[in-house]
Amino acid sequence: MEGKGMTVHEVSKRTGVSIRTLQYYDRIGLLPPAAHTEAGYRLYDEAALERLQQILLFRELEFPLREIRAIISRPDFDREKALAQQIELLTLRRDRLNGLIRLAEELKETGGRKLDFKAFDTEKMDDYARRAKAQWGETEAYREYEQRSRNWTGEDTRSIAGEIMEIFREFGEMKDQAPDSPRALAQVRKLQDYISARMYTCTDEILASLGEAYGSGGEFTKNIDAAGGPGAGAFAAAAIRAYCRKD
Amino acid sequence: MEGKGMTVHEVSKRTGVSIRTLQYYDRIGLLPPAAHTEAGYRLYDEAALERLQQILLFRELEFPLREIRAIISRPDFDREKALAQQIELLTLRRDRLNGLIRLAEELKETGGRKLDFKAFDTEKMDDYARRAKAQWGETEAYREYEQRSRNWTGEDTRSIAGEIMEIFREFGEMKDQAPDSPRALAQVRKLQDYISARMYTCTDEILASLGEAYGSGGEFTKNIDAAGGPGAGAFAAAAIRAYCRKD
DNA sequence: GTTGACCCTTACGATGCGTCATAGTTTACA
DNA sequence: TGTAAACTATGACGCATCGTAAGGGTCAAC
Repeated sequence: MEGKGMTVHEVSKRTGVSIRTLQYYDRIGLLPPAAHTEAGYRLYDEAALERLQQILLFRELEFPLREIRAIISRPDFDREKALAQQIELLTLRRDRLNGLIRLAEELKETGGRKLDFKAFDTEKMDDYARRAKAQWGETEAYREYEQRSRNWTGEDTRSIAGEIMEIFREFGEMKDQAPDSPRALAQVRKLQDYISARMYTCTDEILASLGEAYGSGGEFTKNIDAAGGPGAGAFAAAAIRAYCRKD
Repeated sequence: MEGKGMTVHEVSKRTGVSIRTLQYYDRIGLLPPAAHTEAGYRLYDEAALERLQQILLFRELEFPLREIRAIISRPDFDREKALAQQIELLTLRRDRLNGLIRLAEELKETGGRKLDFKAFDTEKMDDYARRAKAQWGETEAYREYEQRSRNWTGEDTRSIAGEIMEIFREFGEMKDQAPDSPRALAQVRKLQDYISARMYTCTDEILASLGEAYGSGGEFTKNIDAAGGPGAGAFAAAAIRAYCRKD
């Protein structure tokens, strides 16, 4: 049953997230299912569960869902950095709770005549959260992306993801040619144009750093290889390097 | 400035609660100000701040505001019991956060290949919260009260509180007479009828236990004495005892 | 082929405020 | 004494995040 993907019901049982929530997360493009049956049933795979886990961590910290979507969908999402920040934020929260517990205990003992509102304060948390968000959104391109993606539906994100995967599939098809062959360079330009058209203005500089990520052997490489076959990520990276060097 | 009551702005600065929130809490009858200026400005006193503190503790635990209102407005609200439960709930929350922190750390170290949704689970918390709420709402009269008060506005609660205080004021006026004098007994009946009409069906049994609370020297006594003069609470308690014994 | 357990979409509702808009009030100071 | 600045009020609208119900397909089993 896991080989073919889990239905909403199964995901709900495994994760505790309600079916309605899964449907909603699909609609807003936060967690699109891996596939659909012919009848339109949503089917989720393990990767979706990982993504859901990430989402839940952000949600725990009361990030708006749209921001979560923007953060974890960005082309250079750094999971480890995000986790480090989440740990920090969760810890601040725990400490604040400890303060509240202490306050409640004092109130209980003294009969409640004490007034203290500092314990409720969320300044430190908010501060850190603001700084963290600032880090994620520090580039101009990303702010542009956030703006543009504000009103996207699940359909939008899904179609964009599909188009990009298609581009990578095409990279895979030409991976026996030279990375600086005209066809490969044209394909790089196609990628750049598509990103600029649908996501954010993709300068050569940004393109170069995307290329880095694609060839680094991490998740990006994995995903691209899944679409274009083994080596597609490395090939795309090489083509992008060539494109940025000479064109 | 505290002698005459604080404005929304001052309360907001002292507590961190926004002005808009204070206005809203007034509108829904959760935190009515102690007084108003002629121009209609809200004026809060220290007692209101204590109530606000209580409210914030409940809110921290994500109790719906209407429930908070129902709980802390009920005629036999036990602050100490509430605090004990809040401590317990806050502790459960803290422990859950610790679990999430541990999960995030593992994810960070292992590269995120682990799937664990038990850490997000809120079952224990919800369980305890449900039991706690059950305790607060365990009597038939209270459930009725909750039902009836669902759609009250701030105006409703304020007018009811005012009417009841008026009744206690009248108790205070007759406190040099015997507690079983016809006037006093009639006044008790007036109280019982008013509560039955506007809050919940006030049986003799409930009335008797309310009388206990009024004469116990606690907050109720204090509040009643504030309306009817020193000794008004004790007098009302005695009258209620007389009424329940013979009528 | 019917039952029962699933699934879909659409639409409406509720909570807890933020955010104007519009207008009256109070305070400080020139 | 006037007036600007800072405060207050109410009311309307908006918003995120789902719950809930309505109305209706899908699928496995018996």
